Amino acid sequence: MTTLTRKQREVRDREAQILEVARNMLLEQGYHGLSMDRIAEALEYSKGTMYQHFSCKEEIILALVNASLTDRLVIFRKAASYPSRPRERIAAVGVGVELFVRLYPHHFKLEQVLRLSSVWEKTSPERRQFMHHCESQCVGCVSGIVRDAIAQGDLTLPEGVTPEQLVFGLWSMSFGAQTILASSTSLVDIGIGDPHRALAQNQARLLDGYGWRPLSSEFDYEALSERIAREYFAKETEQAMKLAQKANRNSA
Amino acid sequence: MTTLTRKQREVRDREAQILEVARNMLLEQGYHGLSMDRIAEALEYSKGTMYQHFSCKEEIILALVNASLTDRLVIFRKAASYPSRPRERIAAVGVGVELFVRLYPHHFKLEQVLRLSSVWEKTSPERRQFMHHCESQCVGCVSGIVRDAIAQGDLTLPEGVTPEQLVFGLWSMSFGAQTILASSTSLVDIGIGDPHRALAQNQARLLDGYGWRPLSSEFDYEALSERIAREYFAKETEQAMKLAQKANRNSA
DNA sequence: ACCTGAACACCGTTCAAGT
DNA sequence: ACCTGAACACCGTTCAAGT
Repeated sequence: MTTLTRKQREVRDREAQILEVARNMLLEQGYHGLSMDRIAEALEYSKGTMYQHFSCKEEIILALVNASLTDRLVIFRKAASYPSRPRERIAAVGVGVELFVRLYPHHFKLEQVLRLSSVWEKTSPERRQFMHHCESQCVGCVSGIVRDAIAQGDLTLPEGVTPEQLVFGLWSMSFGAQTILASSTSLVDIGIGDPHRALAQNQARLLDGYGWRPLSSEFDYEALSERIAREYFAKETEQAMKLAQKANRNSA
Repeated sequence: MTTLTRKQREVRDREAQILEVARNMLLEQGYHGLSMDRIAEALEYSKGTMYQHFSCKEEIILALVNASLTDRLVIFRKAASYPSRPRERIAAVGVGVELFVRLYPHHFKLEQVLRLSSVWEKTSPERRQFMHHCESQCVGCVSGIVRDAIAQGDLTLPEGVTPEQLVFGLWSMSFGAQTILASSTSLVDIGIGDPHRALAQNQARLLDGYGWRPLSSEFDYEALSERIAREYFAKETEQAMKLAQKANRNSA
């Protein structure tokens, strides 16, 4: 009979179960702690059954990344729709990224693993394509804002510079900062007390460097970002707060 | 007697042999291709002997990172000593980083692996400290240039912004761009034809955003960077060219 | 048709036995 | 004192045998 109830559980989406267990394992024990053996054990499935859902371990990792990227795209689209001047919409994207990082603390760890060539090369073209789709949609969101700014006269790009290059600048800075932040090297040592704030300010200075108006000297983007988080992303901010409280309780 | 000649080889620094084999394995076959078994086999040592030099696999990775970071520090120091105005010295650091990436193509792959928490946590405090020393020296090189710029009046940082925060901006953008570049996701897809050039321009715009003079609109930093590579870093540039030719021959 | 778990080929790491 | 390789506990993956 215990077999029966277990079978009933199995019927309900097993794939989601596998992904959830895998996500928690990665979050709590890192890449080395994530193993097919232990996922199967935790879910009381045989190892063989895992391979009916995912052809290899790396596919699970990519599936998890795709799941969070899908949610990230929703956030990006909402941010890009913030009804204001283009540079304020970019600030909204920045707020969105920070919320995403706080809501999906496992995502950057997963992306680090996925970017190892030996992991990436084992993934299937189908899932890779889905990931590229999400990524190019996110880039498209932001480059769309850049184009709007140009159309409205807030920004004039120098000859030879494409909107995508500017997006690459924002992306690489954000990605680099988040990766440095997620990995163990302490930033406090070298004198960065509030890395999120430092990132936001550096991003703003990059846009200033391209002459995107209103410049950060003409407008208080820090206050705007706080307002966007509190009002426009109220639901997401509240969720992030709850998650932080739970994490605090666990560590205490 | 064959045993004797092998022993003679063993006497000469075995540690360096292990590191060289490991570096090539990682470069050619990725993280999954790097194993204690295969290093021992390639060098005709027993597995046990490996553990007299390195207490675990992760220590080899960190030792490799420390070796390339040591060389990177030499490049940073040379770049920071470029006899010119501070912003031109920053450009020299940019050239240095690009040369480093080309001369040590394995470094960013290694750093990606090392930043996985499950890898980092297994490393020894001694080697970690060495790595932190190299990193903070590199940061110190660049923040020293920032301070010189402030002292000479080329740059005025806004209140509450430290030189380290600016360095963090350059660092995160560079690190993010290199990591995105080193991993498989194609940048060409999203319209970045020459990522190194895009990075250099974005870095320049970040400095422009902080008002660091001469601005990129007032000075041709691209031409300067080419000259620095050709003249100031002549030896390193030549080495990088040779390496690129060898890589081309291997792939052809 | 689906699930199982033994089996295989590999890992990293240890350590008793050799020299 | 140093080196060896068998042994151990774990991997990811496969597949013949069951239901």
